[in-house]
Amino acid sequence: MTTEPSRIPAAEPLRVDARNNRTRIVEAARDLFATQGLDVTMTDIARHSGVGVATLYRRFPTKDSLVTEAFAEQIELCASVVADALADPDPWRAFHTVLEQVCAMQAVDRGFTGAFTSRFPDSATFDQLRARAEQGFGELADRAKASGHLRADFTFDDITLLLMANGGIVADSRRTALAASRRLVALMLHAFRATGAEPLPPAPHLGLQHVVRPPAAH
Amino acid sequence: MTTEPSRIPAAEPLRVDARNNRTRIVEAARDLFATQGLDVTMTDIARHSGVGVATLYRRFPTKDSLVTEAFAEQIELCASVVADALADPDPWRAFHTVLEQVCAMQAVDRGFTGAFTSRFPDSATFDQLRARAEQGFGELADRAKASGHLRADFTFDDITLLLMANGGIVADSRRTALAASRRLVALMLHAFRATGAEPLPPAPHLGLQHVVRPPAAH
DNA sequence: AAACAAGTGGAGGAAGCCCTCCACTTGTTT
DNA sequence: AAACAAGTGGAGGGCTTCCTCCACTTGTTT
Repeated sequence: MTTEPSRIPAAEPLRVDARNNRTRIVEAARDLFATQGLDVTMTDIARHSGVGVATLYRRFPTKDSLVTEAFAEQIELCASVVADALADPDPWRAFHTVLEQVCAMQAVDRGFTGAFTSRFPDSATFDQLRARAEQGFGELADRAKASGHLRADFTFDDITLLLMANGGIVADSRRTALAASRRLVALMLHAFRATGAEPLPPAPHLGLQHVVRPPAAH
Repeated sequence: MTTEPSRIPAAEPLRVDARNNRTRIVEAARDLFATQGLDVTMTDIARHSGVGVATLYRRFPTKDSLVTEAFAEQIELCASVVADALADPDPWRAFHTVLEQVCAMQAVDRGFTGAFTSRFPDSATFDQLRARAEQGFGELADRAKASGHLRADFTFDDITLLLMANGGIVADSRRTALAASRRLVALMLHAFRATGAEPLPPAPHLGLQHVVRPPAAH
């Protein structure tokens, strides 16, 4: 019976200075995670937000919780990209648009992959949104296949494969990383098309949880 | 004027027990690097070789030097794969065989990418072999393009792109990782072929030094 | 404006990493 | 077999990381 319209955070009123600090912390975290990856130290984030570490820890009791909060927007954006695509009447356009957009997000944000693959025991929302995205990907692939645009031997794991591969792209400038990612996606989509395709080696049995870079998080 | 037939290591005679320990260390290191990546601790490597850390450090004054030694075989194998391909009269077969083999090596060994991208200030051999491999890749690509099998808008950076992408593949079993890598390479090679190719987005200007996973090494 | 809960910063604890030191053991040489 | 250099193991130094503690400050309430 909270008065809050959506979201969960409400909880406690929070003093105005505290609220400002919290905002600055999340902004700094997003910035640093995006440009340097999830390995930035808590001290660094604190310094960039102009607060002490204690303040940071008072608001986010663990680094994971900060990561979760920092990427909440991103995963919602992700989910909406999938939702939009599901509303698109053109199956092939929907399919390639989703992959292009998600891969672009991944390429531009160095923390993206790590954030989405590390475990977040506290955040059910996260897992839930991810599961829905996964389901949406499958649906889009099925439609594209049914429409004859996507090769018949395409499997869901090929999406995982592309996301893993795209996660391997790192460059020192965001622009370069994005360009590289775009080219990779274009090449892969070309290969995914149902043109006179020679047979592929059997699809590996993966699952979305494999989109993981072990040393990245934590 | 050493009596040693090839290699460099000779240097000091080394007592037999020490020689055995050294061998065991390198074997353990190779094993652990391959299965767990470059992040395994020196203590771990020492324990797995049945020696104390001091022994390890006496033989390899720094972790980097151990990595270098552990991957010496691999880079030579790499170089010979390139050399073999350069001797192949069929340009397309040479081209795809090289990429398949190198990517397979990378997929099977979790430390591979990190080892080849971190700096090894002491080992000129390493950089030299890498440079030669780079040159060989370029030559093979040129030949494949000249023969009309490789699309005209292919650039050297596309090789880098594939290696980065392939480096993103991680799975908990070696078999799975290899299967995934094989499929990725097959898809990419399909896209590289000179069949009625629609234009690609412009190639990113990379360079082989970008095949890097920042948090991996050291 | 007084009073108090809420908020704050920085020192430092616990753990993990690479690497060093040194008293002890062991292979090798004469 | 005696003597000695070479080799060894494990404690711990220095650093970095995440996170906690507590004396102090500040916004808010009556």
